[in-house]
Amino acid sequence: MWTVWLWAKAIRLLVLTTFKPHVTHLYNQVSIKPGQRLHMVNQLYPYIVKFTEETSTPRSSAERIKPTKRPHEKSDNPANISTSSHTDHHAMNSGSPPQKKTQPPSSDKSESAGYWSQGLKVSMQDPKMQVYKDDRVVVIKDKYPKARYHWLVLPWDSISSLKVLRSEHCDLLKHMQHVGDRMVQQCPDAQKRNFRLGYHAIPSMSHVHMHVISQDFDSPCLKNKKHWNSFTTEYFIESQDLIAMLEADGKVTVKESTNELLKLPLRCHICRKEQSTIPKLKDHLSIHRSS
DNA sequence: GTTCTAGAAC
DNA sequence: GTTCTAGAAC
Repeated sequence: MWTVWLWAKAIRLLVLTTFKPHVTHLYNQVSIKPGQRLHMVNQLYPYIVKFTEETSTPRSSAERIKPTKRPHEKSDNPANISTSSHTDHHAMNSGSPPQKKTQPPSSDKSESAGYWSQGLKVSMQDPKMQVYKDDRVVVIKDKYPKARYHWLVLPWDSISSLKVLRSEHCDLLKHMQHVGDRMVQQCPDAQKRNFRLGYHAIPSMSHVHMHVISQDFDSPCLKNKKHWNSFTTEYFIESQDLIAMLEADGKVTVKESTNELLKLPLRCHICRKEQSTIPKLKDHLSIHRSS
């Protein structure tokens, strides 16, 4: 027997206006047996659907419901119960804007924290996301491109991070770079556009991935200092440098101060002129594009 | 990785 | 008043 929890904003409104605002009422519970189908027919509101397998000793309501709160929501106000819907950041079509999707929230906090960081593993397996694949690697469009052209090259092999890379991975990394170069070559305006191929020193997303990114940085998804500095400081490790490091040392080492690079002042990657804000930086970049 | 928003900066 | 960022939550 499986238990399904449905959570919708509509229910919250009903609860807050009709009942005592107790979190238990935020959920509709449906029990289904193996083989039964669950049809979601109300598409008016974002739902969170949670599946739990029933055990012989069902947990109490208090145990199974753990309300979460957003930074702006005060825990001492019973009306401030989270209604945020979850977004699957990476399981999507590469060409269309992100859409709200249902996502099973975990009952375990440590498990749910970082769920998003596994998004690439989902995206790389999605045929709609794949723009190239062979027996060793797959290429997908970055879901939130930071430039006109921004692809990710990922190995099929599960390699969690740069930390686990060893000399034996060099061939694979060279192949990833080769595939990245081919992506650039097939780009219609590759001639007039600079590209860089490389890795974030401390990536947020799990599963090693190489960025192939045009250097125009002309994208609405580039929004903050962290975005900018992750591609324009030493936080971005060129593919060839990474391979050279691996061949020389047998492993990849990242300085302890690397995270500080993300806090550096905004500096144009072309003329090195410092800019005070992201909007001013973007205006400045447009000058380079037109010249 | 993104979203959201309080509060800093202007 | 508006713009923009930093940091927490996810």
